[in-house]
Amino acid sequence: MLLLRDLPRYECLLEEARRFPELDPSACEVYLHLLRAGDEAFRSCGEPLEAHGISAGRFTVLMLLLRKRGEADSGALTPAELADQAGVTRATMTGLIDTLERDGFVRREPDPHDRRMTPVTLTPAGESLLQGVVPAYFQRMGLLVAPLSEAERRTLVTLLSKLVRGGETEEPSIPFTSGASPAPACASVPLNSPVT
Amino acid sequence: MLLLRDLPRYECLLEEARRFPELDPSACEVYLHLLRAGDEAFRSCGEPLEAHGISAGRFTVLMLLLRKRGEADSGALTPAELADQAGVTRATMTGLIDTLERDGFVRREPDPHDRRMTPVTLTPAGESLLQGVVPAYFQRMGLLVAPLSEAERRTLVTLLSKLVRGGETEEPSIPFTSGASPAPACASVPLNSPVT
DNA sequence: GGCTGATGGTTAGCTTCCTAACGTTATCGA
DNA sequence: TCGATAACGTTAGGAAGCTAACCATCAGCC
Repeated sequence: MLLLRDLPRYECLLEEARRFPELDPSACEVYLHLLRAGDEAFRSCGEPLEAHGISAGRFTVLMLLLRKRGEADSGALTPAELADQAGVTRATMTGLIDTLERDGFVRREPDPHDRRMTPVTLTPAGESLLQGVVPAYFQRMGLLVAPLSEAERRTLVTLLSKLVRGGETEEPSIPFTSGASPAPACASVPLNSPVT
Repeated sequence: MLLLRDLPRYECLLEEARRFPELDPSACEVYLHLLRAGDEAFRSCGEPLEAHGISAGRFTVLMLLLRKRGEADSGALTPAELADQAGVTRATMTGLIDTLERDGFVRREPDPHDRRMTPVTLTPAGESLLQGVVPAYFQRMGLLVAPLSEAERRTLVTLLSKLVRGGETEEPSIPFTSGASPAPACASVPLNSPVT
């Protein structure tokens, strides 16, 4: 991901707008701030991971397997499931699993019932790696958001949701209302990934 | 950049928090929404670029050169200047310029005064490429931010700035106040880049 | 004037993502 | 039952980042 080092000031945007009539200065300012903040957040929370010699992609895989272990007996996920939940292609997941298996953090064992599949499980080494990394990861996340009050956090989440939904006018999201959860399938463990 | 397909619900975060005491649910929710929105924005605005067969990195270089042309006679920037302003390393910039020159969008011509340098300029082909791409790019940007009112945009920018500044408590930023601009060196043309 | 150091650009090698194509295995319909 | 279809995982090749190392050139200091 590449990002301009310094964000343009509003006055500069106005100046550019004269040259490009399609440019909406306030939209552009939102866009640039969004990208910068996303990049900053991703980079910041990625640091503790890098310090332990693990990339964001590998961390995602390990976390998904850890969560699965808490749910099911086998604790296994197929590469296709992992790719789908992590948001990468199956080809990319093959590469991630390759290196994780080489380093001893996960294990592939063929499925006896369907020989097309090769479920993946977390090894003790992988689990102990997570034990060491996860606290620092979440602490960094808390530090990042620390400047915002709870009310500001709610506002920010609402605005970001509105942006992503693209004005579809669905349910107003009402996050942070713990009562009366519809409790459908929960998406997942908090993971990462960059703007980029 | 890889991102979980579906963001976790707040209730799920609370559940995860029980397993990881370091997890601050509201911080985590902000983090995930931020990454998702940044990714969405980058991807969305990148589409018009890809449609014209140009990547975000190359677009950045061309825009920087276009802006320079509007400022100085030569309209040239050195690879080091380009790398600095685009936020990539000089090695990466070498690769970008290589392909852009191969495709005829920029030209390298040695500096007669300092033979270490090889300033880069935009060719007519590069300029006409931009003519075709830029309107769609800015239109998409406007569409992305369309769901937000002007007041909401101000709020969002303020909150994102607060996050990035890390609570340094500098000037409250007051964007969108067009009067009395300090008018220092303007940063640049709006460009892109992902969370990633 | 000739080292020393700083600067500019490139190269080489690595990572992580992608798409496209492939071989294997399961499933389902005629 | 057997051929078509679909799904799983992998491989091959390419794009765009990065760091580290490398020469060429300039500037400054004895």
